[in-house]
Amino acid sequence: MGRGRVVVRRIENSTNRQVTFSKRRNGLMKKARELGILCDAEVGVIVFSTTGKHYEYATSSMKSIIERYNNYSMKSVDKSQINASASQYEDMWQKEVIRMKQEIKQLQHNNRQLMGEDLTPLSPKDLHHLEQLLEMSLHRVREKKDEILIDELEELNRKERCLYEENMKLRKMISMVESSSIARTGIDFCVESMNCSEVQGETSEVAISVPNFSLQLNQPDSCQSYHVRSKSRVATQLW
Amino acid sequence: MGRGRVVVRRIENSTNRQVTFSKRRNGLMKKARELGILCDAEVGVIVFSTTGKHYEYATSSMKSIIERYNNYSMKSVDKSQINASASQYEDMWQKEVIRMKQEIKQLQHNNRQLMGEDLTPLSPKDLHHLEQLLEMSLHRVREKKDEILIDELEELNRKERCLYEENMKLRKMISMVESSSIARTGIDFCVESMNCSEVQGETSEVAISVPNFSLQLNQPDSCQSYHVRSKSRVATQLW
DNA sequence: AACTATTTATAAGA
DNA sequence: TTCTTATAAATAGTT
Repeated sequence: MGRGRVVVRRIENSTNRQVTFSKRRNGLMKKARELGILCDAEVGVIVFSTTGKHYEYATSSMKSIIERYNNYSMKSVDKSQINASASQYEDMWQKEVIRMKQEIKQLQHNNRQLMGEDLTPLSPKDLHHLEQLLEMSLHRVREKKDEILIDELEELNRKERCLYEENMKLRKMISMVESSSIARTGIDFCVESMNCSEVQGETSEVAISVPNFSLQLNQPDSCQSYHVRSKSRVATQLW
Repeated sequence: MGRGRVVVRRIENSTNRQVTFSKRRNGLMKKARELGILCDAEVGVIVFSTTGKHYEYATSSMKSIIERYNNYSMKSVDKSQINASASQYEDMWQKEVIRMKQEIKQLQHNNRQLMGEDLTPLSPKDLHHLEQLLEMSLHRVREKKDEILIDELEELNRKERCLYEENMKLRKMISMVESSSIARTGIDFCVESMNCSEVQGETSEVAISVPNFSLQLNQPDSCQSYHVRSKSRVATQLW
């Protein structure tokens, strides 16, 4: 990968080595991450540079990976020794581990079948049962999703109504201000005082939501239901 | 790197996942080795597959890398306690049990969500993903069921033809026997010899399967929508 | 840090 | 599992 064939041998030029280290280290970490995600594996990578810096990647946490590693390497080496030197407690733990392993295996098997894998050993009757289970499950999931979406929709509708009402209030005020400003002076004072007195109550939500509302106004459909007059431009400009 | 763009997401197809795991694991190990040699670095890689197998690569030894790592990460606090409290092995078993408990918890949680339970903490996006997963799963289950039923149907059809042909033969023979028995003697001998030579082979299975066949025929839907694939399956497994 | 010409890795298919 | 092949990805050398 690159402009020349790579001979796998220590790079003598220090700068090149440094650069290559940086590039390839990133590459390695990326690969490790992908392996973990794509294949649902637990991966840990530790790298020490010549200069002593250390880098790491772990799907879960390096601590847990090292612990798991220690357990496995211990088991593969010491199986004979265990029988020789096992204490009562050790034996208990061991049995528990064996039991849990089976439980995990069973759960994984269930999981896989729920995901439509490893179906070969199943009879048509089993498959029918699984099918019904999945249909029920799918139904529940869809129901939940709809429920959430509908709730959100209602919430948005509510907000929209709020905003609309507020908008109307604001327009009224503005038209009042405009009409009075022709005859008199002191516009600035009037506007400020109104903002403070009547609107303040709902301002916190409004301040965030209004831009969305004005966006809505720009959409042709939404204009019909709102009585938008030429003066509305004045209102949006204010924001 | 391959014939399609890679989306970094868990590969759902179990076989593909397995194959990719094997390939990419090798790739990762190779990269780790090259990084170690080219850049004179110390590299350690640990990988656990979903099935629990573990793989490793280390430039020096995993033990020394882990030790060095522990020094750097300063998490070696526990090390003294291990020897103090329990025996080393006991402690390892215990830790494994704790880890497995978490794994079981996780698997149970997955299982429940696959069965449409405990959906409350999920976002609409999560729910959508789960929905798609279940749809895929359901599709696979149905496909499998259909496949089995079709195979079964074909098998039974075959048997029916066999039986029918056999039946015809037998009738012929009987009529021959009857017509000749009027003129001569020796009927018993003829009938018995025929049973042994041509029919015996399939008799045992036939007796069981025929009733099922008539049952299947009573189901109206089962024939129409299937694209019949001819994979022979052992009929006795199913019933 | 970018840029590419190449090599390398690998997904899909057999 | 292993081989092949088309193609994506990584990266060596360069700017």
